[in-house]
Amino acid sequence: MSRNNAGLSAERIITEALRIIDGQGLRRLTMRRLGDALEVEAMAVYHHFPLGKEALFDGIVDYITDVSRADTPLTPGDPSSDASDDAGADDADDDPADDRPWDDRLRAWAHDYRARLLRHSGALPLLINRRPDSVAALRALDLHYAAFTEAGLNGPAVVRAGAALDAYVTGAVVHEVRAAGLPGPDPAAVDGRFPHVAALRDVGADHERQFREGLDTLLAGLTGR
Amino acid sequence: MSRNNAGLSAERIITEALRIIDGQGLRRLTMRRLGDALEVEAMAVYHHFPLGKEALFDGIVDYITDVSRADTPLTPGDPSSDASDDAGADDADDDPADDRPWDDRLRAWAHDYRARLLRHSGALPLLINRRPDSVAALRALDLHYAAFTEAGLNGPAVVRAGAALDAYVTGAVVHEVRAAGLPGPDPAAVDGRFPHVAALRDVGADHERQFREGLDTLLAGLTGR
DNA sequence: ACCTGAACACCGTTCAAGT
DNA sequence: ACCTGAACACCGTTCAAGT
Repeated sequence: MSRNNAGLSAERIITEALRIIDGQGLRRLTMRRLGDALEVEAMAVYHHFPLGKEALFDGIVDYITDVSRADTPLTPGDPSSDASDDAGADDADDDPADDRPWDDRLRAWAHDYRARLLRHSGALPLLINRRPDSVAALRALDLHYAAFTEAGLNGPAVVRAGAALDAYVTGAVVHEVRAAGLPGPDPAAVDGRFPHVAALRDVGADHERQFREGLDTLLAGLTGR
Repeated sequence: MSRNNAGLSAERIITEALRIIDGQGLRRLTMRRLGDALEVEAMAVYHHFPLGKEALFDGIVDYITDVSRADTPLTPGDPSSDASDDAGADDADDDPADDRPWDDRLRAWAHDYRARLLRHSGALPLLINRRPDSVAALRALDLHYAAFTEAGLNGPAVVRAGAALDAYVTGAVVHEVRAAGLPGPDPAAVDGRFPHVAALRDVGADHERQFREGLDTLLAGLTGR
């Protein structure tokens, strides 16, 4: 057995990095730990990401952003090193020329994207200060612009609508993730000072449903009602 | 001159940490660098934040979240060590019982909060996975719930409206910060593949105006129209 | 081309010690 | 109570070397 040529690839590295983020959190994603998980020396990663960890982060964000790529949820039992997923990667359906109405296309994107952000919510901090100029991001933006144009909007209104849609999904996910910790016993300080919060403390929230309804309202509001 | 008792305080530490974040970025905020900026040994910070850097991050997020506290923009010229801001800190106006109509109160909060997030956009990644259960966050939530109740909403609708408002501001800011890098020469890959993006590439965006209009639309949509 | 192993500068945090 | 200084385990990254 040669100790070289461990079958590393950018795809496999990103997938493993995401598994660590999902399972242990972003702070625990370390080049050395990532190497261990890939059964390789940490420095081997630099051969596929010469610009280092920041470039790896870019790759991770791209991976999550790319709705055309199948996403791997956190697998509890790990079949590990037996790499049966070698060829896989850029099978992007090759654009089957989606013929659904514009609003269905936008809804489908929004729900897919939300699901991916929630599944990898530990990577959310990475998303924030990375510019959305990857191919995956541009593909999504083009999809949005095409749909809103089809809906009858003109130039600046299309751009505004695209911005609003992106902001909506991101904002909803961030809110949901932040609130996720709260249902516990008590926010500690709900004494007499915050009566309205105390009164509404046990009102459950159906995030899924709220997202869907909010999205419908937004789309209606953006394209004349 | 005693080298002890350097006049350190949680407030001063947080302020200095924010200055580093705003000026150099979150990654450059280091306990040692923070110590240097405070003209103190790095380990002195641990006396005010015994739980370490994570607790400091909590403090930073609280500071930004607390709209009732005056915010310090990034000062170019630095009057430095001459601490003339000793007493300052928890002067929160002591609740002057805001008597403006509910929507004006919400608009004021939203614009203030947005401005703070934009001013300290480098700290946005910290906001994301911290639970909004600080006193400052609960005060804001109580303000929202009170306003929406005054607007005529009932139980679950109030909670939904509060969630939507928070998500809106966060989402808008994150979108704006992400897009901030883009107006440059070219997103690199606007060849023939993304015709709609290419066509709308030079449509400028007035974020301030768009935020205001979107907020108005949201408030109208949330409270019967 | 792909990976290893030692090395370097730096990091968060602990702890005993000073005043 | 408040801060220092040395120490420890760990980190990202470089570089020469192996195959």
